[in-house]
Amino acid sequence: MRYWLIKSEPDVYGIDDLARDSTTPWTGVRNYQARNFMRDQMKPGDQAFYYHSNCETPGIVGIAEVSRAAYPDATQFDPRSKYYDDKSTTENPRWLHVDFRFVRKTPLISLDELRRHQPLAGMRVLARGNRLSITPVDPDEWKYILGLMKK
DNA sequence: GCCAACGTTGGC
DNA sequence: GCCAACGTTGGC
Repeated sequence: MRYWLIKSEPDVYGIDDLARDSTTPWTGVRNYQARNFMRDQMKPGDQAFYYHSNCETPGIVGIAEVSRAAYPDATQFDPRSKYYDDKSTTENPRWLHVDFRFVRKTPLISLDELRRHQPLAGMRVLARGNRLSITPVDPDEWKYILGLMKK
């Protein structure tokens, strides 16, 4: 089982939206690295920190888990979708995604706070200029952050 | 709203 | 296959 961090803008689809919907298809990912993580590594049961980006206080706000392994993203075939990709075909779909299930909300662990902890210094999401919307989290980092949430 | 950092595109 | 131009991300 693996651990992840997934970013989402609360104005677009935040943790409360996931809590309301219970599960959601993680569509619209148009970055090859992020797609490859979903396609090649994510398995049902994998756990993910839910991270709010592009907002007043960016940071981790909850936990989700993979509820379905990767399958083709329907939005790439819809000409009216902003995620439409005219180079993708149903025979050979370019974009895949998993489904996520809501697990729970957590106390906010802000980006600022994450940066303050030496054991988390290697986290991909903290790397300078990082823009990847899906990044792996080490088990040790996962445990450490869970510990921060209990304080 | 600014802008640095980064990924992608496309001309050559 | 290089790389300049462009578009997007996301913290601030």
